[in-house]
Amino acid sequence: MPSKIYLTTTLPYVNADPHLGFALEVVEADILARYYHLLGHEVFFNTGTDEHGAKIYQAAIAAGKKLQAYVDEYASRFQKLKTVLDLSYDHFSRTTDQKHIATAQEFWRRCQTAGDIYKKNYRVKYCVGCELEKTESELTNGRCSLHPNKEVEIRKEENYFFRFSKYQSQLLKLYEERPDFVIPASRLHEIKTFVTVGLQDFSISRLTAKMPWGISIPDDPTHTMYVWFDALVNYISAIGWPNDLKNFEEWWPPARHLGGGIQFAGKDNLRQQTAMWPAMLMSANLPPPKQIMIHGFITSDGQKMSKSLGNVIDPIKLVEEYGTDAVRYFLARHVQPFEDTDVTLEKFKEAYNANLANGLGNLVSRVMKLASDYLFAPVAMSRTVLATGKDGPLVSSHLERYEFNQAIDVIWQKIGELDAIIQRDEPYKTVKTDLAKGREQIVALVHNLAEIANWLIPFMPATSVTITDLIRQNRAPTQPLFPRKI
RNA sequence: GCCGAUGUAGUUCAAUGGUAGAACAGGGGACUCAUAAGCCUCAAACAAUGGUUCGAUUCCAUUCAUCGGCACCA
Repeated sequence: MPSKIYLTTTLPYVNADPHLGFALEVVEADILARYYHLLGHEVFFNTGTDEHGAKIYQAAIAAGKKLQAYVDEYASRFQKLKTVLDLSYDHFSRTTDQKHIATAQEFWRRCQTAGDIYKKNYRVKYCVGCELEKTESELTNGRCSLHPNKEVEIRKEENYFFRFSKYQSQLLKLYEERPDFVIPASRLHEIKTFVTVGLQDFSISRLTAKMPWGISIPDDPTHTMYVWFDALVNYISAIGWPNDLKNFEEWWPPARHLGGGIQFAGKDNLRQQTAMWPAMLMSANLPPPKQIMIHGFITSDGQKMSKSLGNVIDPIKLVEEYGTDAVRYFLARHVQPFEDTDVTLEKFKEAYNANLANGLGNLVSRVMKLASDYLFAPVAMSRTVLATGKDGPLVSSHLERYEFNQAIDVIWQKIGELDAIIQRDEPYKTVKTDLAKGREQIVALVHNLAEIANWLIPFMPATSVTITDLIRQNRAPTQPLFPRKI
């Protein structure tokens, strides 16, 4: 039965170019969006950019650029991913949009009305050497690592706080009632433990005098909304809250229907996505998300990618060299959905040659060469839903559990089987002794290839179309689909 | 330090209380429709110790190793 499915990624912070980790998240969400769409569901897929906050403010000033111009430029780099990665999202949220700003302020008012926002002195750790505030995790032995000879000062500042602690038992109840609220289960366990231990209210504003780049607090221009509070609200502003409640409730139905959207996020976002945000929604008297998929990180040569280490893999450059579908393929199949995965250019090339050039690409060439040489007319095919054949349901069940790698494994197993069948039946010999029988064998191969093309729709949409077109025109590719890389 | 996880062939993964499966990489072979691709075949692994058991890679404990989280970092 068709229904409405809302998917959203996190909004990446625009203080750097898009990195491979975000490409992973958005491609995973896209695969699922395309999959559900294929099944006949109505899908709304949201992504966007998070454009407020101190780091962006400082980076823009350092670059000598106007704030809005600076974020516009970065936002456009992220928007390019739509073409680069062939994304099917329906909405691109920018947290500097007027609509989003108004929504964040309205959300703040709701929490305030609920009595969950209050002012409190906040103690800031400040390194005089850097002239910057420091977080606990930035300090080593209580001192700034850059200025270990200087004492870290404690400065007090009045901020607004959100009454996170009030929602401890409600959150625990939510986790208890919905064991699939967070995927994978180990992450649910992690957040459950965190919440059980006890929650501290968190600050949700900064002094405008120090940090003017953000959304103003309603009725108090001396404070700016802390980026967290602002950015998370985009998940519901994208689907119409609060101005178009009818639309909103269609995509984010009341709690009795098991909640709203499906959110994708990295493991660094666990707390914000699975505890803080649901608590904020509870405060505003809105249902929690339906499900949150927490993916791992992509490392390179065993380490976090960083510019200083020189091990950054740029998804855009990767696409330039290998093509969109090759990158989508790699992210779907060779990255563990829930754990960290080490990715190097060598591994990428290895997977590309073994599975796309020698595997899928070569299979298309050999089957379609036989077909175009020995068949009079194209083999009829329809772009049926992928839940056909005995393996279709297998692909589906893996996908619905976010096991992208296992879903796509099923397709590659089929590719291997077809290669083996060609070797076994030798249709290229059969046609010379028994043309009718040889043609039958070739028609069967084309049917199987068509099935593979159908399964590829969510993962490699353009490749799927290419194969389908070749079948419909009964011709072999003039250029290899995936040229082998030396 | 606390909490959590992981440790299986060169590499990346899988399964299982009773002869450890696969893929990629590597060796060998027969073929030719195909992108020097494909097919067949060979070699190759349960971190260590102890316990429970008729029997453990699988359960338990300890050790070692690796990784992640530990609050305002978006």
